[in-house]
Amino acid sequence: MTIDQILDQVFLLPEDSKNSLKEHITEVSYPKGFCLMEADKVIPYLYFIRRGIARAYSSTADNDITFWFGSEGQCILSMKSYVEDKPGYESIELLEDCDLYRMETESLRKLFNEDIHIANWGRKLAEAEMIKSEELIISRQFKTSLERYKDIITYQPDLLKRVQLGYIASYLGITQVSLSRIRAEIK
Amino acid sequence: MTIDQILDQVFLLPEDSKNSLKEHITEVSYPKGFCLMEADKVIPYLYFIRRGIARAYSSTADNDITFWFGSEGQCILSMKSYVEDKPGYESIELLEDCDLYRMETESLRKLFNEDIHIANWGRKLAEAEMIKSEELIISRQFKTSLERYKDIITYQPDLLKRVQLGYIASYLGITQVSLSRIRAEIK
DNA sequence: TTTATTTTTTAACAATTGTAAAATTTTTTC
DNA sequence: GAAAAAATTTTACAATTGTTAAAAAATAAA
Repeated sequence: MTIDQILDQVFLLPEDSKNSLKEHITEVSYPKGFCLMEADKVIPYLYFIRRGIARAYSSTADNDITFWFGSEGQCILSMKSYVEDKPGYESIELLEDCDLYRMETESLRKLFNEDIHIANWGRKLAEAEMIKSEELIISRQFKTSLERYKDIITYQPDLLKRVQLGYIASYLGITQVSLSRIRAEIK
Repeated sequence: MTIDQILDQVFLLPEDSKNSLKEHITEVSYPKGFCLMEADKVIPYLYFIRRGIARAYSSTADNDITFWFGSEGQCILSMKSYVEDKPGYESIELLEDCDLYRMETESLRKLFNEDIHIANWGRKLAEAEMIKSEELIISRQFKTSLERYKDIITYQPDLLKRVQLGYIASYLGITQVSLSRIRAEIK
C-alpha cells in the first residue's frame, strides 16, 4: 500500500498540502514480535501500516487483553498520546514483519495550524477512528461472541489466517476454550 | 451551561470564528421521554446539552440496550449521520426535560471548509469523542461489572440519582437482577 | 524426517450470570 | 392520603461460561 493511497483514503488533499504532509513522513520496518508502543508511555509518533499486521493490547495482573487488530492501510496511534500528550492504554505488538509510515505527532499539529486542508484531513482521521470505535462498541454490546466470530469469518477472513486464536478469543472477550467450543459448533 | 462554555471546552476559538459558529446555533427544548433521534435515520443536526440528561440506545428483537448517557455540556450526535450522512445505530431518548443547543451538520461542514479555526474545532470535537469511545471500550473489556458500577458511584454519582437502574444495568452489560445482586453485595 | 515447541481442542467440574416469577419498595396519580 | 403504577429486589432454578488439566494437532527447529 502506497503512502498516497493511505493519505487519500482519509481525505483527498490538494497536491501542495499532501506534499507538506509527506515531507514529514518516513518509512520504517520492524520485525515480527516488535513492541511498537508501550502502555503508560507518551508516544510521539503515529504510524500507517504499509505491510503487516499488529495488535493493541493492555496487560492486567494475570494476562493480556487484545482489543484491536490493524493491517494494511490502517492507522496505529496511541489515542491519549496523539490527542493529549498523555500516556495511553495500548501496547502495540507487531504480529508479522511490518513496513510502516511514521510521522511525528508534533509535526502534524503544526500543520493543523497552518493548513486548513490538513486540519480537515486530521478531522476526518479522527472521525474515522470515532466511527470505528462506535462500531466496536455496538458489536460488543449487541452481538453474541458466536455472531462476532462469524463476522470475522465474513468480513475479516484474513485475520483468522494471520493471527492465532488466543488473540482472537481475547478480542472477542471470551476464553480460548469458549472460542474452541464455538468453532466446534459451527463445523 | 452557556453556549460559550460548551464551545470553549472543545477548543478555544478566536472571537470571529466563535461568532460564525454561534450564528448557526439555535436553542430548543423538549420534554422528558422525547425521542430526539431515531436509529436507522439520517439525522441532520448535532446538539449540545444545556440542561438535562439523555441516553443512547439500540433496539434488538427483545429489548433496548443503553450504551451512552449524556448530560450538561455534552454533545449528542448520531456518528454515522454526522460523519457520513448515513443512518446511525443510536436512538436518543431524553430522560429529563432538556434544553439543547442545536446546529445543522450541513452548516458546520461549510464552516469547516472556510475557517481553519473551526476546522480544528471540529477536529478536537471528533478527537474528544474518539477518546471517550476508547475509554468505554477499555472499561468494558477490562473491568468487571462490579468495578464499573463502583466507577459510576465514584465518577458519576449524579447518574444514579437521575437515571433508573434498568438503564444502568443495560449500560453495564448485565441484567437488572445482576445489578441488584451487585448493589446488595456492596452495602 | 524426527524431535521439540507451540497452538488448539477436549473433558470434567466449578462458578457465574441469566430467566422467570413473586415480593417489596418507591413513585405517581387521583 | 389511598390506590394504582412503576421500579427494584429477592428467590429458585437453568443455562452459559470460566477454570484447570490433559490430549491432540499443527508448526518450527534440529
